[in-house]
Amino acid sequence: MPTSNPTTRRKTEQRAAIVDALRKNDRAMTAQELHDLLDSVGLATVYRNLGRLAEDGEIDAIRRPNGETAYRACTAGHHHHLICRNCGLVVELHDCSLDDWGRKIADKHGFVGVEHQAELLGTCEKCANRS
Amino acid sequence: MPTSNPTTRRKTEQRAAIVDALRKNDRAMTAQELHDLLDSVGLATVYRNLGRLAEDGEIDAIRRPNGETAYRACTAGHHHHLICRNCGLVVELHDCSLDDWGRKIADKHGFVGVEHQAELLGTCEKCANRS
DNA sequence: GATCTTATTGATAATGATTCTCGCTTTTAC
DNA sequence: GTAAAAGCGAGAATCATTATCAATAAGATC
Ligand SMILES: [Mn+2]
Ligand SMILES: [Mn+2]
Ligand SMILES: [Zn+2]
Ligand SMILES: [Zn+2]
Repeated sequence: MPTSNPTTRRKTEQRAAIVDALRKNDRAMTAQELHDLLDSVGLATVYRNLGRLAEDGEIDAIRRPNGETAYRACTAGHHHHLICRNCGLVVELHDCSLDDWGRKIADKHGFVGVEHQAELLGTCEKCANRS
Repeated sequence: MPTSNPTTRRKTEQRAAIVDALRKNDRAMTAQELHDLLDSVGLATVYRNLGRLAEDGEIDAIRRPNGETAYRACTAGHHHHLICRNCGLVVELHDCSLDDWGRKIADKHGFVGVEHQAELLGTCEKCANRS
């Protein structure tokens, strides 16, 4: 078995820089983008911290259509995303009415432990106005 | 610019074999899985045809949590998927009540051209019964 | 403050899915 | 039949992500 997974998290300026960069941005950012921005932080470190922060629920992972994973410093609690497919702007949607929908369908088909995943893709006002 | 993209599609036994394999399976399959199954069809050919078939709307692409893309011969029309996270069984959900939800939220935030994407992940009856 | 333990870092190699190359084969129109 | 072009496939190339591992630094203990 590999080295046991530490439960304690130390404070490092690298992680602080990553969280800070995410907090200052409305868009979701990939590890590569963050590494370009914070050229003092190694690429592997960016990946590691993004993974852990997402694991700890401190940031959200967003899968882009091309397969890359981007991350965003969202507020707490279950929510969904409305994403501009042009500029990447992300709006958090905290009013989720999909639990009923999922539960009903799950029951009908005999599924248990169902969770839903949903996103809205569109063009934001700013991007639409300069087309 | 690269070679212009052909609009005409020729009939080949490779593509037929791929579609046939998908039609015979309730689960979604990756290119690798299909290549293992149909060892007479080259891997690049599997990828090429899956991409085109999805482009043409003849099959559905399903993104797995780990990032791989799997494909399934679904019936026509807009629908969502209820997927067993253990055995991969896929149930098509053709009763979609999410358009209203999406449109309403889009309007509220000034987004246009919004489309939704949603999936349900759970454990199917069969898998739940033998835990 | 010195010292020790070990989480963390980062340059680099490795992985793995997907895409590209390019010469050969097959489909299909004439 | 012939020929133009789509399709094929073995292998090389991409590219995002992960694994290595020696060096560093955070936090605990004295
Ligand atoms: Mn929800
Ligand atoms: Mn729908
Ligand atoms: Zn925008
Ligand atoms: Zn199942």
